[in-house]
Amino acid sequence: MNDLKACIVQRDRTVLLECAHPGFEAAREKLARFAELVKSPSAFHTYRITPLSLWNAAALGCTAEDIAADLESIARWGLPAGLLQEIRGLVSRYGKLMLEREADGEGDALCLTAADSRLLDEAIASPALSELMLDRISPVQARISAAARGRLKQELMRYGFPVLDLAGYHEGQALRLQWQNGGEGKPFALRSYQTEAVEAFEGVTGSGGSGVLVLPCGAGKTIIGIAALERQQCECLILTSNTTSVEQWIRELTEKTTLKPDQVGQYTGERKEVKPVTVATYQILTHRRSKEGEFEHMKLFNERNWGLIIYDEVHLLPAPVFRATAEIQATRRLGLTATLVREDGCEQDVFSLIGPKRYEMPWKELEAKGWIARVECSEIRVPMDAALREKHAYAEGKEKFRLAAENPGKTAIVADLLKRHPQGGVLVIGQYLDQLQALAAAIGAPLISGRTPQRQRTALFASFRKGDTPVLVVSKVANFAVDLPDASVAIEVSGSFGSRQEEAQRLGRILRPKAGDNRAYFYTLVTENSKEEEFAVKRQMFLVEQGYEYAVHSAREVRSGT
DNA sequence: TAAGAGGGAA
DNA sequence: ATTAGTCCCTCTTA
Repeated sequence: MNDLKACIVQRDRTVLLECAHPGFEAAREKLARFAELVKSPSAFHTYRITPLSLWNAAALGCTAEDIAADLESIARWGLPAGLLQEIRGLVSRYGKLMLEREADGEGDALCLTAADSRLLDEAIASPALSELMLDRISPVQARISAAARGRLKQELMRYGFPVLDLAGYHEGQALRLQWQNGGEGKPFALRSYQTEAVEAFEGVTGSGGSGVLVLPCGAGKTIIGIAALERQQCECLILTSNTTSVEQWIRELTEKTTLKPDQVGQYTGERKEVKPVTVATYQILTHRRSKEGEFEHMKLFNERNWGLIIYDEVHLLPAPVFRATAEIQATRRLGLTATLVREDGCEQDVFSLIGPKRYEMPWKELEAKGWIARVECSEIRVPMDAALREKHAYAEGKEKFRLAAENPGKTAIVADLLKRHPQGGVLVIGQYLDQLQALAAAIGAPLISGRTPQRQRTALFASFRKGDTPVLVVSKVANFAVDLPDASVAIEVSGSFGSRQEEAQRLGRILRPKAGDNRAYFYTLVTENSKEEEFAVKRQMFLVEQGYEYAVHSAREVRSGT
C-alpha cells in the first residue's frame, strides 16, 4: 500500500482521501489550499474543488500548475481526462477581467478590461449588468462609474468571472499612531505570522489593500487588525459581532497604541460616539424599527473619511452590511475570521465585496509551533437506558433528537471525566437549559446561562480563573462571551444542529497555550444509535478539515478508566 | 441620568 | 431543523 497514493480524484472535482493511508496528513495539507471538505465519514474524507476555492487559492498566488502538481502527487490512479483542463480554465478566470482606474480620466470613472472581446460581449449582454451602464470604449474595454464598482464585481462573480480589482483606494483622513511599548520596558513585537498576515493584506502590487485573513481562535486577530491600522496611519471603522468584543478592541487599541481614549469611540446601543477610530457592532448597523423600516445607522460608513474598515468575524457579516459595503469599494477593507465557511452560503459576496483570502494560517501549524495548545479530541458514545430507548423509539422529529441530546446517562460520564481532571479548569458546555440545570446540580458546579446577571457572571468567571471554582457549566453564552475565561478541558454535552462554527468556537475556548506540556482536552458526548451521531459528524467537519481527529470511545471505556 | 424591564429583530 | 442568547430601542422608575 505504501507505493500507492492517498487520494482518488474524480471527474466531478471531488477528491476522496483515505484516512488510514500513510500519506494522509501530507495530502490533507495540500488539499486544504484549494479544496473544501464536504464529508468526513471514518474511512474516506470527501473534498470538493469548487470554483471559489480555486479563486481563493489563485489570489494567494497558487497557479493552476501548482494545483495540478499537487493533485498528481496525491492521486492514486492518476487524474481523469479533462479535469486538469477544467481546473486551468477555472483558475484562469480570475484575472481575465480587470478593473482599474481610468488611465487619463479626470473624473472617478473606472475601466473594466477583458482578456478577450467575446468575454466582454457576453458579460455585458447578461441582464444583471444592464443597469450598471457599462460604456464600451474599445473591443476589450468598458467604462463604468466608480459608484458601481461593488455591484459590478458581485454580478460578474455570479456570472462566473471574479474581477481582479486594481482600482485602488482613497487614502482617508490621516491619523498618527504607534505601538506603545509593553509594560516591562519591552517593545511590543508582533509574532512572525502576524507580520506575514499584515504584509499579505497590504500586498506587493496594486492588488492588496482589501481581503480576508484567516486565522484560528487565539492567534491574535485583534493585534493583526491594529497592526494593519498602524501601517495605514488613517482613521478607521471597526465592525464586530458583540459589545464585549467592542470593549475588547477599544481596550487593546488604547493600551497597545499611542491612541488616547478620546480618539477611540464606541458606537453601540449604549453610546454613539464617532471618533477617529470607531468600533461598532454589526447589529446596530442592521437595526430597524420595523421590518420595512430604514437602516438608520448605516450612515456610520460615511460619517468620517475612513481610510480603513475592519470587518471582524467576517463569517457573521449580515446581508445588509454587504449591501452597504458594495457602496464603499474605494475604502480599504480588512476581513478577519477563523473560517471562511458561512452557514448561509454568502462566501462569494465575501470574495467580491471584502476581498479574496490573502492569508491563511492552519490550526495545526500554530499548534506545532506552540502558539496554541495541543488538543486531544474524543467523542464518547453514551448508550440509552432501556426506558429512554423505548421512549426514543416512539418519539418523532425534534422530540426524538432532544430526547437523545438530553440523555441522562451523560451525567455519569461527565462525573467520570471530571475525576480524570482534578486540577480543574473544566467547562461543561451544552444547549438545553433543563439538561444543564440537572447536570450542574448533579456534579455540584455553578451554571451560567443567559439569565445569569452580568455581575454574577463576572464573579464566577473570576473565581474560575483563580481556580476556586474548578468546573463551570455554561449554556450557549459560551458561544458569545468574549470574557469567558480560558480553560484546559471542555466537555460538550449537547450542541445545535451540525453547526461547524459552534464546534470551532467551543474548541477555541481551550486553545490558549498551557503551562507545562501545553495540552488540552475536548470531549463530546453523543448518544449512541441516535440522530446525534449524524449531527456530531457534521459539527466536527470544520475541525477535521483543520486536521483534528476525534478518537471515538465507548461509555464503558470511560467508566472503567481506560 | 442611570438602571432595569419588556418587546422586536435577525 | 430547534433552542437560547444577544443587541437595540422605548418606556418606566427613582
